Amino acid sequence: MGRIPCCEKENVKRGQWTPEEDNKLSSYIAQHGTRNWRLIPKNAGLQRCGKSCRLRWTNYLRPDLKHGQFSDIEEQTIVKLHSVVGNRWSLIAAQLPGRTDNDVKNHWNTKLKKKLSGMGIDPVTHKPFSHLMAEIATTLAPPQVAHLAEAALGCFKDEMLHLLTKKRVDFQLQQANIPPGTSTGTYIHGKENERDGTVENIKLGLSRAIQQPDLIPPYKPWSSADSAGTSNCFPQSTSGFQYAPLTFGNEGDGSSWSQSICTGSTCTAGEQQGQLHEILEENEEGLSEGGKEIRNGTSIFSSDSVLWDLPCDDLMNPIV
DNA sequence: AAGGTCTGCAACCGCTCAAGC
DNA sequence: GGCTTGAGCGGTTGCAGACCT
Repeated sequence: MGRIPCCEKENVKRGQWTPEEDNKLSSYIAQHGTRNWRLIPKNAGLQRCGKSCRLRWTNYLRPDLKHGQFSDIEEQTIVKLHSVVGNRWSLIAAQLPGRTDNDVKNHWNTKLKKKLSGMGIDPVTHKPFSHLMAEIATTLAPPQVAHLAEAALGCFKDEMLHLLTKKRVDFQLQQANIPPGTSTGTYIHGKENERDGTVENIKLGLSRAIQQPDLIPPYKPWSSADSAGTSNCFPQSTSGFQYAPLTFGNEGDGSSWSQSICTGSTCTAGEQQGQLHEILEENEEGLSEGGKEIRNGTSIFSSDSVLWDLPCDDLMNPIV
């Protein structure tokens, strides 16, 4: 037994909105407001589903919407909030004035996920891939560990190749005895023969990381102690395979990206994050009883809490 | 220049939840 | 308490333009 459709499927136009339709909807809402979306298309003279009208209005036509590129600050905010609340786009969008959940979701899926992957960070857990590998490795018996690098390569192949073929990489320069760090700005472009070598280097690096987890330094990717954006949270391989210092945005300028993105349970502000997770989990319990409170973004953060280095005072919609 | 592939965004779909009856 | 309806959410799809070969 499914729900009845929100509108007649016949006689309802779908697809891109025309400027004429936009005008009709905007002028109708300007006069009558947004009460009863089911009646709006009929009264506004539109052959559209009410739901479609609502989406068009909320995602595009609303006068308070901001169109165009996301700023560095906005991107930071998205990443930080995503690492706490996950794919709760409406909650994240509530902190970004003029941005919709759809905007945030699209930006995450098209840009930010790739940026994080390119930095060697798993966009789901917000931990470095190498860190995840080491965590998994410590839970496996030795015979299983032997196969982990191969499996990991399968899982993260795309991210690794993206990282190694499009972003700067030091290991080739190191093989040529050029000290790391002097290679800033050098990019290695993907060519098949280079990729083959890259894959082998990935395997080797992962294997070593897994077999010698103690080689992995305590993960403090963007701690204030080395906020110059040159921290290296990846395994120090003895094979010559080494990740370049990771920065993006304004390369190496100590931009907000390189300074303050804090990910995973081992971040320097992990305690605060843990508190936030606890608060979130408590509220998750309440969600089953309390309905949409969380979805509406009203109760996750305490007013005094700091979202890592993002003070709650900076949140556009402080969540009490 | 042409065809293929990739990317980013707008729109749609199906689901859940709350309110009203 | 159960059903219907409206609204909101996150995931997915489709398409146009950009880019690549």
